[in-house]
Amino acid sequence: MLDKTYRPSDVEALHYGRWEQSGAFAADVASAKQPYTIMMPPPNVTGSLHMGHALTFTLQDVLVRFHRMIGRDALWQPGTDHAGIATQMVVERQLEAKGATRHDLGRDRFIERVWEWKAESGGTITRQLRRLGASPDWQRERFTMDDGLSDAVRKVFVTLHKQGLIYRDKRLVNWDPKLHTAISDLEVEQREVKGHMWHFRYPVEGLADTFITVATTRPETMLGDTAVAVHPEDERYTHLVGKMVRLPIVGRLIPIVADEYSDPTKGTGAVKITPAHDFNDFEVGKRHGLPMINILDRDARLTEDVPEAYRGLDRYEARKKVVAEIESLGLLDKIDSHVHMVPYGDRSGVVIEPWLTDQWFVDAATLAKPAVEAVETGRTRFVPKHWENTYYEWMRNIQPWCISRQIWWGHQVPAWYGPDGHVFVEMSEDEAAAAAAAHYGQAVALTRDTDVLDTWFSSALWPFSTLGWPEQTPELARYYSTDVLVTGFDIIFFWVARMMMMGIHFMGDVPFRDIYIHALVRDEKGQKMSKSKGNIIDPLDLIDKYGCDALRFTLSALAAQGRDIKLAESRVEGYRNFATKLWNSARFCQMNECQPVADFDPRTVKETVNRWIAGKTAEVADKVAQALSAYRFDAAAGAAYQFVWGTFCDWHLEFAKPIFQGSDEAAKAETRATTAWVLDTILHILHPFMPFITEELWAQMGGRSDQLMLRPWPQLDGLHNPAAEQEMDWVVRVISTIRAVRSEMNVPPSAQVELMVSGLGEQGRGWAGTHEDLLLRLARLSAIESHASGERIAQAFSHGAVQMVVDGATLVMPLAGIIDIDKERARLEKEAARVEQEIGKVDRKLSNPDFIAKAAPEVVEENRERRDEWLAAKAKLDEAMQRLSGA
RNA sequence: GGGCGGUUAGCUCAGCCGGUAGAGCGCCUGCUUUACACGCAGGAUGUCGGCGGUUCGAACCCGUCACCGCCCA
Repeated sequence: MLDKTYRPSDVEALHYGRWEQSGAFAADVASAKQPYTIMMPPPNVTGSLHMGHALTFTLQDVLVRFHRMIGRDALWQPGTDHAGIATQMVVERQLEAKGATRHDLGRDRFIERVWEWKAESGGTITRQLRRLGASPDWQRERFTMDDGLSDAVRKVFVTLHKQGLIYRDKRLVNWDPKLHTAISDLEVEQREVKGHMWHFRYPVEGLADTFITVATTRPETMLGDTAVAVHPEDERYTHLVGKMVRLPIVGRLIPIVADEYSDPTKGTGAVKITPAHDFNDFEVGKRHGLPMINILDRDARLTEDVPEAYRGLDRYEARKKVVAEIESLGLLDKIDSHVHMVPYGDRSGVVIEPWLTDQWFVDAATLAKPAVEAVETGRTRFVPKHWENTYYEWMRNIQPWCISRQIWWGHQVPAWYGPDGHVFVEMSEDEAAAAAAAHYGQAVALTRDTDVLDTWFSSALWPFSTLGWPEQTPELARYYSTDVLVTGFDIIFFWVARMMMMGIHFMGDVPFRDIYIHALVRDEKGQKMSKSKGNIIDPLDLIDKYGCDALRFTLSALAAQGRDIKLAESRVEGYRNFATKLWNSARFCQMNECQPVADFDPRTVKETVNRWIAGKTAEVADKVAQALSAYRFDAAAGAAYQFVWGTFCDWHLEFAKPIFQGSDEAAKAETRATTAWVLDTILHILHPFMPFITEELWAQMGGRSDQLMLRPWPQLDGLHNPAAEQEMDWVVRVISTIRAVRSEMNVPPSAQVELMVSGLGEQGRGWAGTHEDLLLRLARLSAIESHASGERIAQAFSHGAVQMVVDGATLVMPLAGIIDIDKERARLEKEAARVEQEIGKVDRKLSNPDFIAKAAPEVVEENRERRDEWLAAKAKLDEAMQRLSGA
């Protein structure tokens, strides 16, 4: 016998262990089934499970489990990425605690240390994924630094280099002066900062008392100025273009150039140009052939290329000093408060410097073209569709992708330099040596490029590198391209776009046919969860408190397309209650001997109740499947919830009670079998969302040893039964009406009352007869007279009675001594008023000739029928009120 | 400045192809009805953001404005 409540912690680990050990998660490359593939977005190996993970992996698991059940060979490919900067920082912090730096260890030892760290601590998130019930093929788990995946990285690098799509260039990059590495545009966070706008007067050479005033938010960069720019059509400055300015403090002569970059409406209309330290100025500098003076070093301290007093100063110290000196020179025009955007490194949190260095770049613009086309032509489809705009926007304005990083943890760039700096990009040192020997005509010593590649470079290959590429494996042939990528919009740029580019370029086909973009999980007030706000909800806490299934169901039910998820704990509690409800319904089945019957065929049941619930069951199985196929997780969860609680528990089990307690053994047996079958079907339908409780009930209910998770999705054709539905709907209507009136008239639930019915057709009388036990019990009646004479009703009335109208029939409930005539009249009047309002609405439509002429005929007909029904109800209510007056 | 999304019950949100406005939570009333109080039964609550348009008919389509949120510059 089941316990009174479901205790998740008792069974979750048990079932998970069984699934995993039995190989239930495994894909089968030799299978005859159609494959279904999802690439798990690899979480950072440093990561631990947060709510965003819980959502994305729940949705992926729901899809994977569902597709397994509908007969697909599902591959959910798991793994983690090496998170270059983040991981290196973790290990460096450990060293720092011991007073050491990575330089003390040296590169090789340091990398060993990182691997050691990974072996000890890198499995956190995959362990946590197991607690979430995730069912990826763990045997195939990959890591972006695995040998195979590293081969893929080298192969891609070498190939793209030979194709001219990867190149080395001296450009401005985003330099992180704390981490001492370049980072990509995407790793830079623009933050709004309250700063100042300093206005400096630069003296124009050769014109006494003539100054040109420039405005800047970064005074210290003036030490590297190589020009002043004005707009070509700005008449205020036309006469100065071509003249020189004597740069204060430095003393350098720099030109005044005309360039459209300068905005005449902003500031003074003249801008200082520092080509080595600003992206826009860099472009201006290139257009005018200006020198680029690098005044900052890797720590963002001033270099030797500035006046002596400034050398070695930190950028902010230098700023103060520059402003002070300009002021003392009488060249400070004014200082305005100014709010502007400042770039910060998302990992280090320090202000990023545009810095001129040699880096490796990917020609992203070229790779982006076919990737854009793939979405335009629908080969890859975004769900919801509007996210394709975000994708297009980024892809059509894409910049060269800086892929080199000046850190140690990651894939080292496969490039070797000869003595003269000539570069050899090859798969291995041997191949590079061979290439160098051929180039120089003799063997030479080579030095390898010390940079490593951006982590996203290897992640971009994930959909095929995990399947064995560059080897032509059976997995690669079978599972590429994948069915769907499930992810958040925040990494459309980082990852989705790059996988599209690499997948198409190297595999000749898109990496995924659908891209389902889900929402962000926020707190219940709609705030983004963050450590600093302290509003983080830990999914593992929720699992401990309410069970994994409750959390999964909550996230699924809230995953409406195109909307963020505001997660309130009360929702999780509510779905925990749902799990308990399901549990108790199973307990009820158990108590009433509803044993699954082998080869039970729901098409053969005879009782209306059973034909009805069979039809409803088929309907919900179909609804859930349809919704999941369309990524409507909320609709799928909602339909299942509604059916289990609102139909199965609230009605079917209640209908079954009188049968179970009755004497019709055939009906009893059939209802038991049907009820057991419905419960089984429910377990199947809920399994993708609530794998644990369903697996547990599956095991407990039939003494079966097979695993629910590997069973087929219910295929229920030919069960739709409109006649049974009409009949049971009527029963529900009668019961609900009586219950409502009893409640309103304050008839105590314990009081059993007689019911007299008049105006019931032959069909209705048949129904009333068939379901008499049911009506008696659920409406708490003592007897039903389904063909009451006017006399009987009049007699009942003389003692006080309440009247109800259901369809065309009048229900009379004698309530001698209880009935309050005034209250009853008020109730009937209110009801009549509501009905009249409805009649009015329909009348207005039907009296409109345009409606009759133009609306769809079936709509007109529907309104006519509706009007007739309301009119009949109104007539009955009028009669009832008359009777009441006469009573 | 450009783009995207949102505005429906007290709260959180559904609402498909335009045709009777819904759910969960909360609230109120009653209930030891032998599966379940993590429950049962019943109930109240709406200017579908404003304005204009298309239409026989608009929460839904179009235009416009307002406010909120996000992304990009």
